Amino acid sequence: MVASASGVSSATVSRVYNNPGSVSAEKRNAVFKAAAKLGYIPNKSASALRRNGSGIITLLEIKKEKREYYWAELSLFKWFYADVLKAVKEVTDPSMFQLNLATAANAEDLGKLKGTTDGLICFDVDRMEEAELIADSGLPFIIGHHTKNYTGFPRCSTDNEAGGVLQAELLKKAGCTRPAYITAHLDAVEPHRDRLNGFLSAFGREQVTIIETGVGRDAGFKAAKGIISELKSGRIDGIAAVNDITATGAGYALTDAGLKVQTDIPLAGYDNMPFGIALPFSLLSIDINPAGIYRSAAKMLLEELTGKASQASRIISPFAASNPF
Amino acid sequence: MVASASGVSSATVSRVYNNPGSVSAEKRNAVFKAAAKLGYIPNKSASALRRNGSGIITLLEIKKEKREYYWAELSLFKWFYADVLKAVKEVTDPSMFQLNLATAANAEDLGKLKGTTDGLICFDVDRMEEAELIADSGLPFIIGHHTKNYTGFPRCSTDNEAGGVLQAELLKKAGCTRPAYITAHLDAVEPHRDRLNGFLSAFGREQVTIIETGVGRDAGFKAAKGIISELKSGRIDGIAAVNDITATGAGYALTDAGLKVQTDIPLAGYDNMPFGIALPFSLLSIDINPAGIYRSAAKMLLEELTGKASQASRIISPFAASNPF
DNA sequence: ATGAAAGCGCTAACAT
DNA sequence: ATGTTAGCGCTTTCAT
Repeated sequence: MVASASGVSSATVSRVYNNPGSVSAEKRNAVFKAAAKLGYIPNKSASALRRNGSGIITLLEIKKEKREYYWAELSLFKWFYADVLKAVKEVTDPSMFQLNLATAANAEDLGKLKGTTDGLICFDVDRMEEAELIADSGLPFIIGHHTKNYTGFPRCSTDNEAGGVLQAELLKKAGCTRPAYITAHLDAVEPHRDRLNGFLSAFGREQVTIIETGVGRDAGFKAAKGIISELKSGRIDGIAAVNDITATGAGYALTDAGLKVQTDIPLAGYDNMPFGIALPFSLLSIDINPAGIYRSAAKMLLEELTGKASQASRIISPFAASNPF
Repeated sequence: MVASASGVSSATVSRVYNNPGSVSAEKRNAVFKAAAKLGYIPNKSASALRRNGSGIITLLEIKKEKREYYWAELSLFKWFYADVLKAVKEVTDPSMFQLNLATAANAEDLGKLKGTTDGLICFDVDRMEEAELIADSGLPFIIGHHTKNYTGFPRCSTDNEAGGVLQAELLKKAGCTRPAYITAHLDAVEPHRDRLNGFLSAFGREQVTIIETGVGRDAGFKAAKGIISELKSGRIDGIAAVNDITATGAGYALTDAGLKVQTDIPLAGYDNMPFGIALPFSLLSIDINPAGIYRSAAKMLLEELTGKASQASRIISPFAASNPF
């Protein structure tokens, strides 16, 4: 209908939507005008069918086998995922691709996706084996977001080291010069190492008291409890933690000891979790910008699928949380 | 390929997947066997194209215009949405329909969905005008979840009144007989009314001190502050709030006054929000079972779209939160 | 730069 | 209960 209304062939209409440059401006405009008049929206199913692909891009959640520490076991994880989802949709909606969501834990799960999807945006890849598993699927893919060091894979990564620096700056701005840093699982969890390294580079290793006991509220509580006297003497004058929940525990320990969070002792977490509304104190934090990361990832995948040149990797900077809790 | 491998026609293969009952068990099994062997997965695009529909079901988030109180403005809302999404996907994945996500605030937004989707699962409908707007779109739909009283619309609802009763029972079990109930916006927000009514019916209206000042942490704090002397005297011996965040504020007020939450004064919220991990006390709560609600809604819509008989409405019971915070 | 035409995998109407 | 067949809307070769 659009073709006849604009006096061109259906092939030209198709070209207008898929490769506008190959059609003369004159005909292109005629097509757009007719399309607008008729309320024409290209049919994604037909497109996919003819392209002989599924017409579907999958946002793949990589399910982790039981491991020592994994944040997605927190129900709060869902909040993060929802942000990512929205960002990816922003990119896929105007494209010829429909967005699918899936979870996979192993090669078998990935195999099932084979005929069903044209490409993968892989959420929360943080082990080399996962990256390899995905690559082995044979499907086009982009991995995110703790993937900065996975050279050789198309990826979109957060810069945890930069985040550690930002965290340090947050404390410095509050007047801190000799902070404690609470973390854990440094061997197993690369992002934890990166964050710490960034933090140390900004403060100078000698200024920082590293407390490597555990993550979570209770661990944070204990860690801070253990340095109350140093905090009171001023030997330590601020606390950073590898994530918000650990920082929260530290906050309770401070409160318990009669120290006012932020006022007496600046306290910074990481992740910019949304439970601030329920907390009895505010928290400084770092936002890894999940939406930015996966928006980029989606764009990269789309470029690859449509044959446009695309960069192999991209690093997205985190930012200091602008909404104090 | 499946057709020839199993010695039937392609039409029969199609029937096996869309209307298994109309095919003899013998041929049906032959088809399944061949399909498994060949790793056959029906092509949703082709199906949709031929069906002359989009092959897409949309989970529609109803965006509210600025209003006095709306919980989805909380970032915690995303946690809830992620649960719903997962439940709906469980139902749509094995179907011939692909799941889409969209947001709409008005008739224009809905109009844009017209050619793009075959049916709507409408998330978080809580005004009659919204229900009417959706019905006017002409698309098949199911509305959820504060929709119990919207007779005349296909819907899947939570029972807020039953939730109020459950909340009361939670307090009773903790020994409470004369609770305070903190709420607000009773005129504008029907679910708030329903919850209160359920609560009152379980306790008896005379036993309950209703505090209608506001919702949110600060409002909860103030409300509880105002009854500290009654709590200490035993005139009031428990607190319920219309939601968890308000309850949290009340919890801080109790703590502030030297009263131990749950131990001295049982405290119940509503919604089973996931920030318990960060709180310095536990909270009783009611879970409206969002996954259950929208799983049902998706099934109902699918039944309608595929011409199977379907019930017009369904009420899903909430449950007392099994994971104390 | 543009058109003609084939065909992607499926479903539904029709025939048996 | 099952097969035959047309055609959904689009993309892509192949011509021109």
